Amino acid sequence: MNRIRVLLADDQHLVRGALAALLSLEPDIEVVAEVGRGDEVVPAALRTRPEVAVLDVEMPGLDGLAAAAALTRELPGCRVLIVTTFGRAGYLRRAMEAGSYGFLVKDAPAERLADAVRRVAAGLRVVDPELAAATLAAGASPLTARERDVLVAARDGSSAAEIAQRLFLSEGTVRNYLSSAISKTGTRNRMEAVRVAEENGWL
Amino acid sequence: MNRIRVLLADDQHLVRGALAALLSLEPDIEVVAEVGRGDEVVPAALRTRPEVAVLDVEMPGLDGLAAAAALTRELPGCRVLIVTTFGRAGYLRRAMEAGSYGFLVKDAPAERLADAVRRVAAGLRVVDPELAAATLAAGASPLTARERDVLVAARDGSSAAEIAQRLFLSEGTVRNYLSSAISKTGTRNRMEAVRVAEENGWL
DNA sequence: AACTGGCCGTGACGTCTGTCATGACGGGCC
DNA sequence: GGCCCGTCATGACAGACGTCACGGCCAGTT
Repeated sequence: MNRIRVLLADDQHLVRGALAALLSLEPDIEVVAEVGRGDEVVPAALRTRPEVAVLDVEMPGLDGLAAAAALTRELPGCRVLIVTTFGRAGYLRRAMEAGSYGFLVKDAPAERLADAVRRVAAGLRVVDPELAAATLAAGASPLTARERDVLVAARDGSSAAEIAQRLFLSEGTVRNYLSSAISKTGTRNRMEAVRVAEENGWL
Repeated sequence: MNRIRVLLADDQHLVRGALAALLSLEPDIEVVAEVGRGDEVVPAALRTRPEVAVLDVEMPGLDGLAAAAALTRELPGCRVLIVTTFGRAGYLRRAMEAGSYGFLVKDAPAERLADAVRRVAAGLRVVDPELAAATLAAGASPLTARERDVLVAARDGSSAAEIAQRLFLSEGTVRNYLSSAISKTGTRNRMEAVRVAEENGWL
């Protein structure tokens, strides 16, 4: 019986190695590649031809969701399992839109990882049911593209004037977008709006 | 030869299990306890008598640094190795003040973990030299206790009035503390001040 | 005893923020 | 063709924010 070939992507070297050790304990699983950046996923996959790619969301270069989209486009035979620290509703949504087969939160029991890999390899979907419910409840992002841009630019504490300069907008326009983002997130200032939007994976 | 007894604490179950798998690959290391909360560290250690405790910083109940302090007080024979996602200067400082023997960042190479455990077990100190330099450069927190409190309260986007109410202060006093925290962090508003203080581990 | 530094407060000042009304332009939709 | 919606802008306003000067209180130095 052939072992399941797995590619592993996580920016934290220690965690990546540990996950590899965990998966390698399983007799029917083989880790054929390990990468630490999102933009290394596709090249490594083309080289090693894994059946399953286990991707973290937070990675330098390219995030795991974008890497998932690129991978399913370039190598449709390889199925994606997203593994992430944050059970954010928007992440799951984007992961599914990117053609992923599974979505696992990092505080799931350790035994579940190998299980998830097997199911994904078999073409089954793996999703934490609780998280799926939260995603449906949260719905899609209510923000427009520009409102999102402005919130992203506001994340580091920039003033409206600085954001305006960076996005080539007038200061008043920036304030307008911030205002509508604040009302859509049901918050009372930009700081809360950024926090809520981040927690929902809207940024 | 006796194997090194290790206690493992990390709130992310999957990561914890993976680290356990990684350490268990070493013939001279034995994981005798796994916990997911900071306040479970001491009880588990008293039960299982490990020689080394590998603690994550971010944990519910009690953070890893506080757990380290409690552990070295209750069970001085057990040495602490802090393992964390964030290489923040203030973390290292607090870890050392709590009596830890080692400090490892999670994107260190996987091989280094077992090595660090062995060194710590032998009574040697293990610190990323680059991080140590950054800590010395950054120095101790310039914030007073109250400035810190106010910044913590401001983290979620609360207004000055709300912070004042929560901390039983006048609104003007809150603005004064925020102002001095802003000037000490070299920033230009509370949002940047919170960000900088967080990055340096001052909160 | 004088000094320093943290804590807490007040009042005043100018600037930044958040909101609202209003308008122009373009693209999609029935 | 109208209609809605997203984009971009302006002007005005109240309220929040950040700064400064100033005071009183207490604990610990020197």
